[in-house]
Amino acid sequence: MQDNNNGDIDELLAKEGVKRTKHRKAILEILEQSETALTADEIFLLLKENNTSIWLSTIYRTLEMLTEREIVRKIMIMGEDKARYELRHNEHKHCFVCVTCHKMIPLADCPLEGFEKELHDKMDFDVTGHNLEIYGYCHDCKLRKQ
Amino acid sequence: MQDNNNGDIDELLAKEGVKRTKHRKAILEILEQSETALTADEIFLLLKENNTSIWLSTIYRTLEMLTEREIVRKIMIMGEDKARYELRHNEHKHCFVCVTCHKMIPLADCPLEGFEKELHDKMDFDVTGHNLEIYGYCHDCKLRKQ
DNA sequence: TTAGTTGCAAAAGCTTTGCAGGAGA
DNA sequence: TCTCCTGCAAAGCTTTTGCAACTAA
Repeated sequence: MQDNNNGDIDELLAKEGVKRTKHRKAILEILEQSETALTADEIFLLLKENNTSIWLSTIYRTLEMLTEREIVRKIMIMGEDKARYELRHNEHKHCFVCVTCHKMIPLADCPLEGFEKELHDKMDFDVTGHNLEIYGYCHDCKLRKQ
Repeated sequence: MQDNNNGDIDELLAKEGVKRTKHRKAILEILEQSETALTADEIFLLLKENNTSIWLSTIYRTLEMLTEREIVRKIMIMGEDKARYELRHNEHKHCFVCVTCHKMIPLADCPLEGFEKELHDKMDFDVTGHNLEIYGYCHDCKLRKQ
């Protein structure tokens, strides 16, 4: 854990005008360090590993607050029955989900910028975002399948 | 209801080797007639209006069966806590969802064909599908907002 | 006849809510 | 101090499951 992150997180919470509690910092740190979007339960287990005592309801309330403030993005993955949450970093990302092993692989580009502009011009929609998730067989599962 | 649809639905179920029950036909007809993806509950209410007596569990079981056979697509919409189902017609479609009035507007094109081919070539993924949903303010809500 | 479906009830699992006590500003 | 958060318990909702009765083939 770098002081850097802690500082950023403190600033972020202060800027939002909410209290800087240890739970909120812990949740944001977990999200900061994660490569992929996490479920509330996964965050719960990771915090437990860190010997942080917390309740799921607190995690849900925190994630809801962060989602409303657009600090976190809530997504749903094909075939899963629970929500995942990820930090809305500066960079905009999507992922590939393997239908067999459920691995989530981050993708480099977002192919939608031009398309959104087109929608704005042609349909007069004020686009604020999108959900995109590509699924199929990853390299490994593709080999195993054959 | 055209005989046409009934015939198609009968053929479809026969081809899949499942029993052609009145409930399955009714659910497929509802989906056929719907412009947008429906929740299990919405299907339930529509069937009730048609004086069809059915249980939600039957609807879920039918939708699951149809999803597995790739006749139906299961999607999740931003900010909703339940699944929606739509017929996988010949044409592949996406929709725009208004964050204010929750109207779902079908879009003409899918901007992802080239991107998926690229993923296949560069990352060696065997892409089988994707979820895409664009959200923002629709024309009407955009005016109201200003 | 018999295998596949459905009615019905109950449970499962994720998420939300209420309230009192506790911690940040 | 006072407002905002969290612990804890319980409920809410969608979805799944089990089993007996039923029905299409």
